[in-house]
Amino acid sequence: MTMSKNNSSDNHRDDQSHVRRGKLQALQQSGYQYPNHFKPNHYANELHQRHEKDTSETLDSHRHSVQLAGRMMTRRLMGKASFFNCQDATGTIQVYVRSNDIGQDAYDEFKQHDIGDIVYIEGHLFRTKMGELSIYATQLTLVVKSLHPFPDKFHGLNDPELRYRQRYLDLIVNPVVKQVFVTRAAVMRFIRQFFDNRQYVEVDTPMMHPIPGGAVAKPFVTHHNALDMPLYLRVAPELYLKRLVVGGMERVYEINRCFRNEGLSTKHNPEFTTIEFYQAYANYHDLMDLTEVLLRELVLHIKGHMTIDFKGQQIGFSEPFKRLSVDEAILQYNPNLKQADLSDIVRLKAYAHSIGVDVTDVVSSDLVRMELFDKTVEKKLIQPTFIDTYPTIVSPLSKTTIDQPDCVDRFELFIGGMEIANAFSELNDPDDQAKRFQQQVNNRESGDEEAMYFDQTYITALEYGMPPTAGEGIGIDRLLMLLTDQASIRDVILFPQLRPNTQSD
RNA sequence: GGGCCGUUAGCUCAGCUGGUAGAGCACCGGACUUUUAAUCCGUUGGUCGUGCGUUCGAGCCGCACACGGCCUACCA
Repeated sequence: MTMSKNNSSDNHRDDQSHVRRGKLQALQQSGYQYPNHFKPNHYANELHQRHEKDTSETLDSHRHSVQLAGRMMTRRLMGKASFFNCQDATGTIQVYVRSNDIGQDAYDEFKQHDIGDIVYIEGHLFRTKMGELSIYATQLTLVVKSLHPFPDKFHGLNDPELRYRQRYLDLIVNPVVKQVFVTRAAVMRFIRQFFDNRQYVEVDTPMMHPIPGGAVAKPFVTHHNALDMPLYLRVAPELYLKRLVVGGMERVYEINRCFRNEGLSTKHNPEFTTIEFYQAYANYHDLMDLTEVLLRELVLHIKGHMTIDFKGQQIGFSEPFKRLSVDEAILQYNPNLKQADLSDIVRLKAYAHSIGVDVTDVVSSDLVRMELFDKTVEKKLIQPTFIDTYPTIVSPLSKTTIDQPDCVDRFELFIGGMEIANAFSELNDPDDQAKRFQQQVNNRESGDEEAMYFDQTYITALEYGMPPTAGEGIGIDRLLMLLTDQASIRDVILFPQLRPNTQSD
């Protein structure tokens, strides 16, 4: 850390950071050296839980001795005795400090401490007049001086920009934030267990791809100096995971980041976390069933019941998930459309135009239907809903439905108006896959920046023979949004992408 | 990328019709030995996001830019 920031505040005697630095200097002059020998052996929440039922008399007679360390958050100084709240990794516990008990010098020193300082406390438990479990301090030591003023003790930190840029402050003063990320860890752990229990092997495949593939998306490009070649941050692990299936790893999964060089929104961060999993000798119907079991068990495990509240709506997981084809969904949410209209591009386009959906450059009825689906159906699919029977043209890695070459064995799962999962029976006909890649290359040449590249090494792998396989990707961040009722993906990602700001950080 | 909104003290926010900025918390000083948004008394603290313009005069009006939020577009 440089001192530059402090220089500008030297002019102001009472600048809070300056005052705190002055206190630190005084401490250092009397020998303070950022000590690291304190060993707290209790946590705030553990104490609250263990002694929830203990009365004042019980606590006084047992005199439970405790050692605790944490951040001093609110202080109530009353002359020769004080209370403050000490916040550690688990929660907050109140501490009572009396000059009689810790000594006048130590008490004077305590009065110099500031909100945000990290302290070590020894003492014993007691209950206050108001009945609050607290620590009666017999010793109190400053461990780390905090050099910046803290956010308002009551209003906290509201400004989203500050919350994301200084997430550590957000975590300190907004308890729900920490809860979201603890839940995130629990979700990851549960999902791993779920697949481990089903004989899946967790693998790590490259994050840097010589040929970006596995999804229709714009990649980030970087350059490897020693190899002198471009590398692409992966948009999906799909093609590598399927190589592993070819190699005989018949059940694999990977939980990791994907990167897409596209717009940001409440549902999109440039890097996001997915689980992708592949299972040989399974088809997309098997994965629908598996997904339903996974989500039902996950919701139960995380929430303790089968319902979640998301943006004021109740979403239920106990009933079987709805299953609709793309066309059925379009008809259901567009009552003015008839079945016969769906294959008539002129009537489709006229209808799209009439409801303000721009399809002027769209050339096939399949694509118009997907556009209509995206614009009129997706955000209305609040309850868990599987959508299947996707057109082949938008699914270059999916197996076509037998005897129906225009559509593929694929589904997507929508919950809370968001796409949560995408799955299909994998295309394992290498010649068909080569044709689909070629189509993507043609799209790219006619200006589609998101179209896929031709990946001959993947075709070669398929030529060795991939067992019939079904694969699926689930967006972990969006799942977290649902489980923690957060409206923005930035609130389930610790450090969401922001533009750099010269003022803070 | 487009539209709308926001940016005022460390934090949370007021600021009227254009007339040199206020509150609460925090901070600093004082009182106070069971408080808990502690209380009481007295202070301190501002390049009003940045720049240009209009005006006798701009936190307020206009333009440009920066950052953020929401909606939209694309994806998961």
